[in-house]
Amino acid sequence: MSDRDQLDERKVTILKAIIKTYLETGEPVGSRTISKYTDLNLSSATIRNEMSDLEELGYIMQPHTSAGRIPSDRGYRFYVDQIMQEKEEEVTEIKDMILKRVDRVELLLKQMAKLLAQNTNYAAMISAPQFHRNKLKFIQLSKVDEEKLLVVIVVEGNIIKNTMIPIHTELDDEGLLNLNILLNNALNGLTIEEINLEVISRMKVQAGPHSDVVDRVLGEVATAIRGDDDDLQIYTSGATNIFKYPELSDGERASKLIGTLEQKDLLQGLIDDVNSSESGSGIQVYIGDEAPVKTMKDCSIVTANYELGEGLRGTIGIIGPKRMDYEKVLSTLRNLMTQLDTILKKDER
Amino acid sequence: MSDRDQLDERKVTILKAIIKTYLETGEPVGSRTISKYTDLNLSSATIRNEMSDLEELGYIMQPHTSAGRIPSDRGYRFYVDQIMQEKEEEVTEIKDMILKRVDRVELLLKQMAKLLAQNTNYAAMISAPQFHRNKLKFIQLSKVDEEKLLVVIVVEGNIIKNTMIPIHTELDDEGLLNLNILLNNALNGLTIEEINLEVISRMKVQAGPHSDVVDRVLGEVATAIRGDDDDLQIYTSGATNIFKYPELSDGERASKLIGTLEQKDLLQGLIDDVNSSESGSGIQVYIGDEAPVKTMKDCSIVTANYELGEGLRGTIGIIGPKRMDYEKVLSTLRNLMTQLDTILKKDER
DNA sequence: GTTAGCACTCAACGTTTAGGAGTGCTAACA
DNA sequence: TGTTAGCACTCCTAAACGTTGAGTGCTAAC
Repeated sequence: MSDRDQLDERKVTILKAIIKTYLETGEPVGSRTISKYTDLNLSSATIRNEMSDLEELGYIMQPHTSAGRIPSDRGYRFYVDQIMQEKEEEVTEIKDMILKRVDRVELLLKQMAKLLAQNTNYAAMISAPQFHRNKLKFIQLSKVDEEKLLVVIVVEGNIIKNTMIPIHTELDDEGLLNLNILLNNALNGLTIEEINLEVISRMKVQAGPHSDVVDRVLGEVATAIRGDDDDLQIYTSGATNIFKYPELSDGERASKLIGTLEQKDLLQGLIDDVNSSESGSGIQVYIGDEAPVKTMKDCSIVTANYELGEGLRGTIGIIGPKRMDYEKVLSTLRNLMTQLDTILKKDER
Repeated sequence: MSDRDQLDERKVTILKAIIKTYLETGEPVGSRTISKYTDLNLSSATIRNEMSDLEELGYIMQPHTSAGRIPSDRGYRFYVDQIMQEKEEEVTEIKDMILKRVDRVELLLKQMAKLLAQNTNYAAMISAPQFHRNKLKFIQLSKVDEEKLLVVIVVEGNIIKNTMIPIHTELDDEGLLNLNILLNNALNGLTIEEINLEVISRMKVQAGPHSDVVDRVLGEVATAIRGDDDDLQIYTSGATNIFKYPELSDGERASKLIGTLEQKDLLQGLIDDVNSSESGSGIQVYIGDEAPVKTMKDCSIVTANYELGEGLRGTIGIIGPKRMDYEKVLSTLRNLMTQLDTILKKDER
């Protein structure tokens, strides 16, 4: 039975009014308030009856007898799915930011997180792109000193990774040059899946005595791309914004929440979940217990996936109280995504 | 007039007892407690007289009449300077961490911050090394595609910086090779100060048509070294530890503190101060108002400078309540520094 | 179906009360 | 002269109490 079946138009109006006022004030909403706030011209008594029904149906609840009503998780869900309509929310400044430095992704991400946190007054998180089906663009080996080789790996979207690997066998400049050419010829333009055993063994044969270097480099390419070197690239900003919302800012809760934001590995679960359940528009809303992170059960989380290049995906998330301004957050995120999209499309070649 | 002149031995004993108990309990210390805690065999009344004196001298104070005494900033200062003696505090795990990956500094730093926070139960911060008098080790230009040049700059201590610069003039592989040789010949082994106008103009002449590239590269070298691309590399950890100390964990204070930890640019002031006032042992203690960051006036901060290579310095800081366990923190830091030192010395060549 | 009316509930807040920890001071003591 | 016992006093804390007001549920009348 769908929500619409349970609720007649009047109930929807009232529910809407309750949620809207609660979003604004953060205080339980009473029947008298609704009676005045709506243009239904109903007495508070009638509203009370309706509210009683709505409570029975699970859309609203009372913090205690003789208090007004507040939305339940289900109420919020209904609001987000059925009632709400997005505003037009512009995120300016983004264009400047991006145009300035497409070449330093992690800086861009940090700034974007900050911007989002400031714009929304909630906490923001953003994960660095995970490059699954992503093409290798360029590899460069350089001899830094007699014993160390610098490996620079550039992936589509201009993500750069460096690592040092030790040199075991003799390696002169010419050999290095050949190795560079070999690696680039063999690997450039390939996705991680396309670097299969065939490609690898062919390379090793060609590399001759330096096949161990090839091995190491491939290892680095793999870890670099899988990104599983316990360096979870997740940036957060505006954690302290949660202090603006009394329902989250008592010691216990605040500590746990901020702790979660700090300890990025917990956020990874969230990101994985987003990626696995992949909704149509790419924007997803988690309300209360719906969130895959238990410490955030008193929060709502809005996530969006962004895409830098082909298969180069990351996740943005806004974390705030359940009574967050969903309209604003959703449209801010949507705006950000389209801006990102158009700008990055232009930048592609 | 020095502290020692003002305080006879008995006063010192009492002051010491007061501070020690307060550090442990966090509660104002009464005269009776001291009378029992010390082996002075004095009645509480006598202690009271002494305490009254100590208060007049500014070493302790009362939160309100008819409460026990708590140390004043001056009292803490006296404790840190004169009374305290460091424990032996081992930070294990560090060796493993460092040996594993000297090549990825920022990861190392993040982990070190985390380790410190966990070991001490306070908040930890750590700034990436600022490379002033530091030698350039290696430069590599590579053509990523037709319009972009990848610049990789390696500095002593294996700090790696990448940037992309656009290509304006025609540049074939041979030209690129020559440019690479030119840059490395001219710049390798030089400190930032040594790259003066003479060096620069000589290079430009040799670079001929590609002097614009040289220009850009030098610019990148400069910003990379100065590190003033608004990417302040300061890592923090354990911010939520402050919730363990009631005197810091009320909404207002906690919010400001965590905000400061999050907004790294405020911490920069602290680091600058540390570097400018450079104490002998390299470890410094800021108590309350002494801290150059106003938002931390209710805290104490213990900082230490670490050194990776020649002139490659960074700062570590522990932020906690004024009643922090100075002995533990100081010795933990000192232990960390010596460990770092010996391990890195070994790694040097 | 709607509404006025009324008794009832309960969090929030201010006041009061009692208790206790700790002080400062005085006077006596060694 | 330094030390100590004794005592009145202060002030925080926590519990107990009363008051207020917002809001409800229910009933009866429209």
